[in-house]
Amino acid sequence: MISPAVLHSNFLADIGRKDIDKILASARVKRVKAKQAIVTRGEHAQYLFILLSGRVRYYKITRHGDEVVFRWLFPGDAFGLGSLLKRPTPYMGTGEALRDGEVLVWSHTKIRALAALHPQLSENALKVVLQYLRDYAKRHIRLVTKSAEERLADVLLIFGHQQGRVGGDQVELEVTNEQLSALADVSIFTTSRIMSKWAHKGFISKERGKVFIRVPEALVTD
Amino acid sequence: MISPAVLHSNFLADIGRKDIDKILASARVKRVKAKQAIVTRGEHAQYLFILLSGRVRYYKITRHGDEVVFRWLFPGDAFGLGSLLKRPTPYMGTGEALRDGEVLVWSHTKIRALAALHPQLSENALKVVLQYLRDYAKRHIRLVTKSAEERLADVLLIFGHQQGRVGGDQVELEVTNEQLSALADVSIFTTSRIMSKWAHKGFISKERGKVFIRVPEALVTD
DNA sequence: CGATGTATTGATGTGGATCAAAATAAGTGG
DNA sequence: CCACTTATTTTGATCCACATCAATACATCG
Repeated sequence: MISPAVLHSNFLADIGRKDIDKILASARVKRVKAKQAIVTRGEHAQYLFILLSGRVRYYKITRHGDEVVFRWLFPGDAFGLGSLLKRPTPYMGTGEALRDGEVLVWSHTKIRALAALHPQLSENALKVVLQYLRDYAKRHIRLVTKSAEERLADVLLIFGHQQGRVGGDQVELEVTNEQLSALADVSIFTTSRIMSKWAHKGFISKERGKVFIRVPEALVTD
Repeated sequence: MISPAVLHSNFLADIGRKDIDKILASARVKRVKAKQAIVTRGEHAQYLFILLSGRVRYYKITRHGDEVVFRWLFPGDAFGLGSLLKRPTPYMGTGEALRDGEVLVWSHTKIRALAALHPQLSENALKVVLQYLRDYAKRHIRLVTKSAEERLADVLLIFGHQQGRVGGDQVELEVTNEQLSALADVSIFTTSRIMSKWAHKGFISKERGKVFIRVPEALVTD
């Protein structure tokens, strides 16, 4: 049984079903538990991953103890792409599971062999990294041109687009204020205040560890 | 006569001299004049480039008129890598020559054919984009964890490392305060004040459009 | 029911942006 | 070579968005 998430993975785009099956056959499925580190910053990139289920937070702790979150990964997202290189680069951050889940794993050797066999994989790797780069450029622009409130709104909408479950006319996000604040580069205090304001206005509603977006339009800033 | 810059290009790393010659043979050399846009944001990525000489500023203007600089490119740097994809992505920014210079140009079709012939090119493309991504992650960390002064110091040192000509015991950078301020995400006013302070302390000296780093160690913050 | 993670709310402080103005330097064309 | 425009830099005064600090409340859970 193949998870639907993996079939829509960018890393496996434009590859025939038969080839996908072969590629998946040489992967190992690994269960990961919440809070477990899947890859660790600096370590030699020995494996390539596709997230099957769960959520991964990719982050780094600076020498001064500040934690900076690069991005969240959702089912279908590939990471550890440096492992595709002949001489793998070190992982640029630590990838930690936010909840129990599963990843597909290929060793450096295996994924290299597969890429040689299916050039589309190399092409997809480039496409994925370019997308990550674009995402980062957008985040940078957001950071230097938008206010804390606007950034938070953007993050909520992006997040909803990536993982939101639509129920009725609303989107439910499983995320804490603290996690949102890290993605928007806003302090948890300012985040709390803004979220409260929005809840009061009826744009969102909140539970501990959850946000329901009720009026997405109200969060569009641009 | 082959420019030495191109031989050290990351995009051509680990390729034999003979193959490099063939690859270069199918490129076109294009002269670009200062202030000329080589690629324009949003346009279909039809060409891949390697900068031979000169300097390129890769930036975007937001809908509110703010200019955000993604990065500067130096001789040997490749850009327009989205053109390697079967269905090219649009250029994510505008690349503008900062002075007269030259670029190597390959069309989408040609570079795809070359990549098929020399898989190392695809590998290098991935490596280069991964490096750009790492650079962006670093910049992000700098932005959210360091002060304006520290960011400015970092940018000076990085810049010096990338393009500085060493003369005597000092490094000469051809860059205006305004350009530095854009790379460090600091206002031009704060930049001016900090530079003045450093000049006063003897860490650097200044001319219009130039910076001489005299005591690099004094700028190391970490 | 302590313990631990999450959220709220007020008070306080400040880094650095923004605004305003002018000085300096470098072209440019007559 | 001068008058004039245009780019770069400087310097002071002002302001505020947001971080930081401090305290409390609430929820969850073993």
